[in-house]
Amino acid sequence: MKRTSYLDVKAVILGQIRGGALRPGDTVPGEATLAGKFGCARVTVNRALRELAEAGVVERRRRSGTRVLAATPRDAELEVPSVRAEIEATGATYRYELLGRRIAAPPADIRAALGLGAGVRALHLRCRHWASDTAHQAEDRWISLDVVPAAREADFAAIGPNDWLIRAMPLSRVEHIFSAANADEAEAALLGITPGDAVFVTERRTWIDGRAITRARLLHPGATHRLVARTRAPI
Amino acid sequence: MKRTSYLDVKAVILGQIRGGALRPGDTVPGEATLAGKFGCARVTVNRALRELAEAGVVERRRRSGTRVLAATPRDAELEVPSVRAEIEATGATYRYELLGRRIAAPPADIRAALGLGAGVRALHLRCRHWASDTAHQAEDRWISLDVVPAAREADFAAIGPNDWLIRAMPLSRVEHIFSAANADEAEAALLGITPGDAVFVTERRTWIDGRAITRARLLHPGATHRLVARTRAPI
DNA sequence: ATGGGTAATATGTATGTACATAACCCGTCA
DNA sequence: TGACGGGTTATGTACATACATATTACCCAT
Repeated sequence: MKRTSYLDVKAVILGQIRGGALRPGDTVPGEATLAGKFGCARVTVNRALRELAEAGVVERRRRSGTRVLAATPRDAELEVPSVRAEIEATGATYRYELLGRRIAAPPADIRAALGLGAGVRALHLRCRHWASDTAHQAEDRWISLDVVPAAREADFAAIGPNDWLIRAMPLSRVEHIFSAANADEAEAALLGITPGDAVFVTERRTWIDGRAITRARLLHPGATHRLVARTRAPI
Repeated sequence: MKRTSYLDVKAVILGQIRGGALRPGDTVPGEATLAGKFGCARVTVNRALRELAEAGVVERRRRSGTRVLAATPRDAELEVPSVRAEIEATGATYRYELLGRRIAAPPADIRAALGLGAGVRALHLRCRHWASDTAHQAEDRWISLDVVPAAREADFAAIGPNDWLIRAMPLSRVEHIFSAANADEAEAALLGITPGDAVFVTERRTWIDGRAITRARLLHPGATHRLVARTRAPI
């Protein structure tokens, strides 16, 4: 006699939701009831429902029970590949170029983004990433030397700031903001496109333990760049 | 005597990774060992490590054990708000407009995207979404009538196709592809911008049970549109 | 009626035990 | 040499039980 897995329970409940037997707003039977129906332990049902809740399919509240949520595919998973991986995945050769390095007082918007006081200096890097011999990304980055003093000594001609930071700072929180813009003269020159051409803009901020590490503005030629996100599978 | 929670275990392991005691590539002690150290049951450690694996912090393999992954913030969570929610969040008034509706044989790229055979007809909708009196999104959508025959009868003048589909088809899989482009004449007219202005493009495909339901191309004026993604917090 | 205290209830989690399963090790046999 | 097959080991999961906790319902006193 095969024992019922939490996956079985999950699949049945999901099937009932997909099939219309359980509609958004409906209350799913209690754990004890389901355990009886499936002939399994309550903990097994608990895990099934807990995972459905994590996937955003149902909502659970103590004492009230479990309810089916509206089918809003509101959360998608976004793969954020490193530039290098993204380029090498296409078969092109990755090359990195440091265009500028200075320590200076950042402008107000950067100060705000990094939570720096007035007059505090930070590391400013400008780089370019090549896919074979076409420019793939122009990078304009500020790094807070308060949080990452080691960045002052790092050799950013040899290694890209993103790769360096990943190695230096484990497990941080990241925010990405994506938008579209028209390239200005300087940006077009960097990317080898015509001024006015559409560029795909990524603004990325990174924190560790609540302290902002870095803020990068990444430009990609709009004609080629694609960003893909998918909903997490509920099962 | 408080019993040790799986959250305690999770927090300690995470702390060791953040603090550098456990570095990427290192092997985390086995469940049994940790259970001994923490004075708790192995199942408790199991849940802690399982959730760290789901968060992408560690990698687990039978027989080999648990290893710390490189701190690649490769997965971010993307909130995909409905157009209406997105607009109303800014305080603007949402208005929806149906510009065109026809049933026709879709072009080859749409046929491929929806997995339709040659000659199969589908529903083609063109719509516009307003934030107060500025155009916020132009929508060009194809819906497979094979998969959603009810769409033939739906009144898309009264309700937007996305809202209608969410109500009609629960729990589907969604793919988003984002890019930047220059608006052509027609697109600029729809969005009330100048031809050549950057637009933020979302291409969205939706499936149910592996069958493609719909494919939409959504255009937003690049000057204003922002898309935000954040990494999931590991704890 | 009303506010507050209390019991009832569904979910949340810890434990000890048992068995399942994947993957690697290593010895055997062709 | 190499294919095959058991033994070993760490993770994966099921179960019965017990207790924890949030939240609602209800009752009682004012």
